[in-house]
Amino acid sequence: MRRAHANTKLPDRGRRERKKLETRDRILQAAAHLFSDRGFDATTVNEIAEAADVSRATFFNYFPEKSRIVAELGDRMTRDFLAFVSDVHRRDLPLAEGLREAFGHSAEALEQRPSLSRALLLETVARRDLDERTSHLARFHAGLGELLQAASDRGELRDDATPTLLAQIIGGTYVEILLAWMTDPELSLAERLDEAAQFLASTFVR
Amino acid sequence: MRRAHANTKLPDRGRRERKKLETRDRILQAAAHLFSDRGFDATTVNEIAEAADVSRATFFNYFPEKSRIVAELGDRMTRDFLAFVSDVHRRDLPLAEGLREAFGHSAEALEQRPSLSRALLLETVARRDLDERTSHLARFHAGLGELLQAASDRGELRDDATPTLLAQIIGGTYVEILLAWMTDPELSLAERLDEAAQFLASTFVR
DNA sequence: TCAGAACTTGGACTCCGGTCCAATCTTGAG
DNA sequence: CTCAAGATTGGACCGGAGTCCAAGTTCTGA
Repeated sequence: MRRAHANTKLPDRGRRERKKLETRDRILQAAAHLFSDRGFDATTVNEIAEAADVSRATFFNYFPEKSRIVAELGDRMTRDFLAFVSDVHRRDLPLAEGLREAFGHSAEALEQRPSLSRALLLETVARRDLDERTSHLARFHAGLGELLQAASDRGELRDDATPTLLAQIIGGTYVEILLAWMTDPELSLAERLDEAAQFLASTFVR
Repeated sequence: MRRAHANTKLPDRGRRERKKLETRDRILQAAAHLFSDRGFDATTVNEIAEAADVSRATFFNYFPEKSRIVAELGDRMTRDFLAFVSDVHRRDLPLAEGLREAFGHSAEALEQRPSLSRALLLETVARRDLDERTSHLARFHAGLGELLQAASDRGELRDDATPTLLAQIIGGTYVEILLAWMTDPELSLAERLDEAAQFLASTFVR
């Protein structure tokens, strides 16, 4: 069965497009493994290309800079987090619950693949490129903003705190705990985050 | 008048030592200016050496890596901050006052030389090198810890929060506000920090 | 089936951070 | 004044990121 002769441009040109996605993904996965083994700096583009079974030139075709890879991986994490937050939001939980669930979800994802997470966090949370860092941050904050706005609409919050400040407090604390976990993977990320979520929520509620 | 013929080794061997310090400082200053103009990555070691009027080789004599410069500059900022905190501590102010003063002092220092501060913050607060990032963090937290401990001793704090968590909340919020300021230098750092300090202190007090 | 578009590849090239070293200049001390 | 220890220098060298391009391969649409 042939595709209808649409004169509308097909965004998916079949096998071609599919292969591109596959290749892109292979590179990402290969890089993720290498980064989590040896770290970002100690992994060369050649090695990534090798592991993904493409040429160096092709690598740069997909990712104009090595660091774009890590940006993309970080993006995926953030997307996942935001999707979860949206879900929490939809369920209209009290702030305390919502925050705990969101943090808990995040902790779970991070603890699943600690070494990869650590590599990623170093390159996203502690990312040196300011623009990426903040666009990332902005999306994260937007997610938190949803929760806070909802809580505010329900009249849960103290009046003396702006949503912006609250988002900064929550976001900052989150990052700080992640950093602590990175340096001492012994301590349970989930516990720390949960403790923080509870405490924070309790201080914001009127 | 000659120096006594001490067989104890003199740590300061006169002009030699002094010149070294001067050179070190010249390099630091030159780098600071260049970083704040063009950013860290866009500044080459050659340019720094040139501006400091030393050879490339000498540069590497003083700073084995380009990034060590920024670490040192960051260190100086932190030292200054900690000294101030110690002072606050000595005056035994209530937490709210102490925090506001400390944040205020910091804001002042940062806003004095915004472009340099931004360059520095990118490389220290948002530093990619985990070890440096956290040793830095640790000292910062130690400083906050002083304040918190004192407040705790005076019985000012809620009992349900550990000092560690409080330090993480305060530190995280601080960093987050700095980042916001970096992306939008229009907004007043001092105001934001002050607002945050007041709010945070008020939530921690029993 | 086939032409052309889209993708891949190897290889040459530039730039920068970082290392090494032998030659030279500066300084402290007898 | 002398000279050895210490500091500075230029220049050669390496490895990795990123650019460019011409030639080869794979896919699509007709």
